[in-house]
Amino acid sequence: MTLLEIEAFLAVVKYSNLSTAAQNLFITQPALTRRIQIMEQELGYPLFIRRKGQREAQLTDQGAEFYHIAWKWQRLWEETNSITVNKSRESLAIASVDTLNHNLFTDLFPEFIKLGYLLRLYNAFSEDAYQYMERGIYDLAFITLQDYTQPLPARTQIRPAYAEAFVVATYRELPNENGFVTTECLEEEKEIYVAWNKEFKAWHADHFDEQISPYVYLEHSSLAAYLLRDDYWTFAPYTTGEHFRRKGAYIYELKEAPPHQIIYYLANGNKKLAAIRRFLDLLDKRLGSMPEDKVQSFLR
Amino acid sequence: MTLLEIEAFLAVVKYSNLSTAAQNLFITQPALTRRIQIMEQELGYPLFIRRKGQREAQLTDQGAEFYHIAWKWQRLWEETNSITVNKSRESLAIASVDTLNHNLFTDLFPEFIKLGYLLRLYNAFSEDAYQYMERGIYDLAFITLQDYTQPLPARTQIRPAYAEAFVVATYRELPNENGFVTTECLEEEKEIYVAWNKEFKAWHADHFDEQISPYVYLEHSSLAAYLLRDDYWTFAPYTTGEHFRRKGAYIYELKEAPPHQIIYYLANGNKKLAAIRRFLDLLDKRLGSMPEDKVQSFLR
DNA sequence: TAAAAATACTCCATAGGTATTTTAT
DNA sequence: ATAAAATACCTATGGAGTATTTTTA
Repeated sequence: MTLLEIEAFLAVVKYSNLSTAAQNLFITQPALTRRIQIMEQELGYPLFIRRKGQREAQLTDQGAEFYHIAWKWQRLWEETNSITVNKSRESLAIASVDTLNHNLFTDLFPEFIKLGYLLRLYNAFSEDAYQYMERGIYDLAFITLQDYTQPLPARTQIRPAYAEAFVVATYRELPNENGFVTTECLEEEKEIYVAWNKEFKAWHADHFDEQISPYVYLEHSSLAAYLLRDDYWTFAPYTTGEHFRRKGAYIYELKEAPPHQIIYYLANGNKKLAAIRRFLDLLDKRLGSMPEDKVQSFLR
Repeated sequence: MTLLEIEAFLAVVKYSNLSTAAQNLFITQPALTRRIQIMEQELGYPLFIRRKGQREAQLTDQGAEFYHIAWKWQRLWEETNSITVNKSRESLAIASVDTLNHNLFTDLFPEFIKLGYLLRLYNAFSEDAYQYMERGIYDLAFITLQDYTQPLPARTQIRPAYAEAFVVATYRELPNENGFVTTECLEEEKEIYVAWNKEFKAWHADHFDEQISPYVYLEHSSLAAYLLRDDYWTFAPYTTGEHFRRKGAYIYELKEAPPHQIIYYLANGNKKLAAIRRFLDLLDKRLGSMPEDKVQSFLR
């Protein structure tokens, strides 16, 4: 399937007629006939009902289905041509555990631009990040450690980036003492449970009744922001909690809190060293501006 | 961009090496080199950093961006190959105003299958339906008339299909008398306003205070189902209301109700006459089983 | 009889193969 | 010295053009 073929197909649909479609494509009628014939061969089904002498070419059922696909091809072409990475700036492709971490990184965007770099942010789950790093698709990735062990990559290095405390986030005010709540006043049926990492999972199993199930169980945190409303509540790492707070949520601390979450970073030892160092320095500075009991940076 | 090129690119990413990638693609190394060179020419930017003698080909920034596009190409290819319209059954492609009407039509699915036909349902807004009908992408379309006038199509015929009353739908019980409510007990700030058709819009302007704005204003009804919850309420045509009722909503009638909504259908006069007639007969039968004061069919 | 699609045939551009060269490790 | 990418050159195929035929409205 080529762009020329897709355009040919759409033109024939538009004019219901090979000859006029050919004129508008600036090719001859026999050439268009062949293009369509070849497409039909490749696809394995007829696209148009047409015959010598017949005034109008009619879409077949399969052709009508293919019409919707043809539009997708055109849109993908446009997207393909829209890639023009700014060549004047060196760019850094960063993958993070999930959408929520992006809040922290997008804050660094303007400062990073000032240094003459470009930031490209992607989503990737921890389990995918390794091989993507190895293949050079990302320059830097931020991950958490999950249950399953992963084969250690050849060139990619893994190092701790920062640790952060867990807080409780909800849009309803809770009975609290100087911002502290106890696990007793957290209704388990109203919890948005996110499996943040293996330590969190173990802590949660210890401190909550496993008989009562949470409102929803999420393997990844990306949906939590959409589900958190009314009197539902969730545990969230401090930086994520700050994001909820900006949108009007209440943030509480716990006396007997879950163990801090450690975020690790993956970097390729011999690519874009300067840019990676500069980004990590910026991140370190930003983390340093946060309360010490909530966030500790390991990046210095 | 061809499938061969996309596969070539992904293989080189995978093996970080043209020679081994070429082996796995069952082509020679010079052939692969040329493929990549041509891709780079077409795209206008380099995909890999590679040189004579260098052991590993490295993705460029643009190449890393293109990687994500390449996956989309592959998925689209899979989708393209998955089209295999059942050739043993004649199929009917039906477009309806919006997702909600599909509830009515999907009910007819099993019966239509029994008659030996296949149903393909699409979404299309009234304004698009005409030209799609003309081009044979749909065999039948159900629309409402909106404000704007549309050029009358050459071969496509437009006829009234059925009329249906409006009801009030909400997930909270309202003070009512035998299922009837008055406009006074409908809080306007809690309305999910849908611009169903021009008559509805005029009626709504007459019966509600234009100073108070509804909770949300929708040009099309597709989102109404997601927004309707808690103590929000909406006007909905009877068949749509029935759908809400099945999901636990309360349905009320109005003494001074909006004018019935008329659904029209578009059909091409000389294509699939028998199948269209059979579908309309089934629809007519189904509409006939509904309360006469709520739904009138014009299909007999 | 007019107009539309298919067919026949020719030509050239392009993609792939083999053999060879160049270069980094 | 080895292995990897690029280059040179040849060949075959496929896509486009012109001229012509067939068929329907």
